[in-house]
Amino acid sequence: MYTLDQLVGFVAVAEEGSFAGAADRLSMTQPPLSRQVRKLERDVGVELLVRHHRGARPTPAGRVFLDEARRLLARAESSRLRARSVAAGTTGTVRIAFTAVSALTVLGPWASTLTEQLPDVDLILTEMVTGEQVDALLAGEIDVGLARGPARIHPLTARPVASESMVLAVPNGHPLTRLRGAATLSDVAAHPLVTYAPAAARYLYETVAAVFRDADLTPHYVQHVAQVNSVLALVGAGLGVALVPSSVATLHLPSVTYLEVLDIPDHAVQVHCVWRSDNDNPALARALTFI
Amino acid sequence: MYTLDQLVGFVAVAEEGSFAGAADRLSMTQPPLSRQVRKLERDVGVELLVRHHRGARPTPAGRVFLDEARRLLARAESSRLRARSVAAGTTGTVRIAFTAVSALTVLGPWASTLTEQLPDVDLILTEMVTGEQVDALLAGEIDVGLARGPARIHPLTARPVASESMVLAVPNGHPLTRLRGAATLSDVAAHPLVTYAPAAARYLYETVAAVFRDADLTPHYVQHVAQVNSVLALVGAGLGVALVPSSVATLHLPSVTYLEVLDIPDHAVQVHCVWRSDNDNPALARALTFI
DNA sequence: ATCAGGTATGCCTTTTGCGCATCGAACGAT
DNA sequence: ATCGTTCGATGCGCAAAAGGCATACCTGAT
Repeated sequence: MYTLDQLVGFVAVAEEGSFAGAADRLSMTQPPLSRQVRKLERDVGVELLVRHHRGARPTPAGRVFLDEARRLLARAESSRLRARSVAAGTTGTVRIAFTAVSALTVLGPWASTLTEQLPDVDLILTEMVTGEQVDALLAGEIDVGLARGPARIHPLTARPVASESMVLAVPNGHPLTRLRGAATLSDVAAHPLVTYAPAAARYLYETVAAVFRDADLTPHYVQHVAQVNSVLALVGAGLGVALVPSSVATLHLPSVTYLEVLDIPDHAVQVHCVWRSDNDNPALARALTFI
Repeated sequence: MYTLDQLVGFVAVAEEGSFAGAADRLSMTQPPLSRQVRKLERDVGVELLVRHHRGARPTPAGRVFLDEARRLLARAESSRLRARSVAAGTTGTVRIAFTAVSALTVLGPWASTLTEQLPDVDLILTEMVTGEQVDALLAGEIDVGLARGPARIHPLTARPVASESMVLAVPNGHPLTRLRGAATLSDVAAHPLVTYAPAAARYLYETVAAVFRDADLTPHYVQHVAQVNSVLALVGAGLGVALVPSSVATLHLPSVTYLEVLDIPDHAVQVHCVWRSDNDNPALARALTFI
């Protein structure tokens, strides 16, 4: 197999039109350059240059090979740059999993920051509930998850990235609206409660359950719905009230009013960013600096 | 600049998953392979493999670089084959010039043989009169010409490739048809003669002129036409008779009859293949073996 | 015929690369 | 917890390769 240095030498001779001139350009003397090119010719098995007393000119095969050599050298150089870029994390892929809640809060701003700051990093976004995210992280199928945390399983590291309280969504004209925008959990427990499906929206389901359990209250569940949007629709239709993350209150529906709940914990809904500490994806490390 | 051998080593390690295994595959020992790969990493400026107690696995940058390396090696190999093919004349380009006469006789069979036998050789065909062909050959603009020859200018070599006589084209019912298919030059000189334009069909013009000059006859020229087809059309229209190369007689026009001319030289029309003896295009050398 | 400009060759030195022997690290088995 | 096994890394010596210098050789121009 020939050497890239031999290609450099050959290209220089072909471009300069002489061995002596090319040797000068390459900061070397002419004899080793001659030997270099001859070695290349022996390897390729073809005479690439015709030498005459006044320089050297490429043969037809040499002209074709010159083209190939230039392309090869350019490619060799760009492959180095590309590898460096991947190592620096400015090129590559980050596979991100997110939950319904995180999609509303941290995912959007983060993803738009990433596409702006790391334009050559591809993002693969998949919605998963927390448990699925943990499995996928351990299996190496995703690089990072936005989930309830912190997961305490060994190779996983978690960092809180957002927390918010919950507010009460009620239909317009509901009796609780008379409380002037502030209710308590016992008020909530007195009414039918639309809540989340344990499977598809497990985090919110468990968060709501925990809130009432801690307050020693037993709400009256009337529905289990997967999507936050669906919850609001049912509330608007008058089927009950619902606790939703505060960020959801930014969605204004004509038939739904939001009330503060006084005795709900401030950071009831938390989003953690979870990844494997032994993940060697440099694009992940880079992406984590933007969250 | 790194070495293609280093790439081979790196690819082998990445594929085998271990330095020792790769060294075995490459028929070398493990220490120099380790050093090879490390040198490559130092050159690229990136850690390509993570070594652990049970082999080595590529980093994300290493996976990307592995792809590049494989492509690079494949390209390096194919560039050798390509150069060899060009040198052997089975790949490349042959620029062929031809005259109107040669187009009817040798060009067609030769070109079809070439496209069949040398499918990777591109043919560039250009119609030129003999003088233009000589200029183009000397200027290096074409590789070979099919022309009247032989040219005696120094770097040019010529080889006769076809010769033919001329026949007389007359309109149907012309008085000369009563001669039962055989006329003489003096018969021809007694009738208006459609002949060739000296500029665009110089060879045939001069050939016809020479035929009559040698016979001490002065024909009555009535037209100077560039194309053989046009000559036949004018003959068919009754404007005169014409001498055309025998091969033209294969074109049957409803209103034209061909007569043999008894005292016309057998090899009046000759086609030579002309090229520069110092032309180093291997595809030309190859192509010349098929004419 | 000689000269000039460029390439090939001989010879020496330096550098590079390989192989052998060995060390060190890290898991698995006991 | 310790030992053993299995990797990769390292030190060393030798051989091959590559570079530089001096020079021979070739060929068109003067």
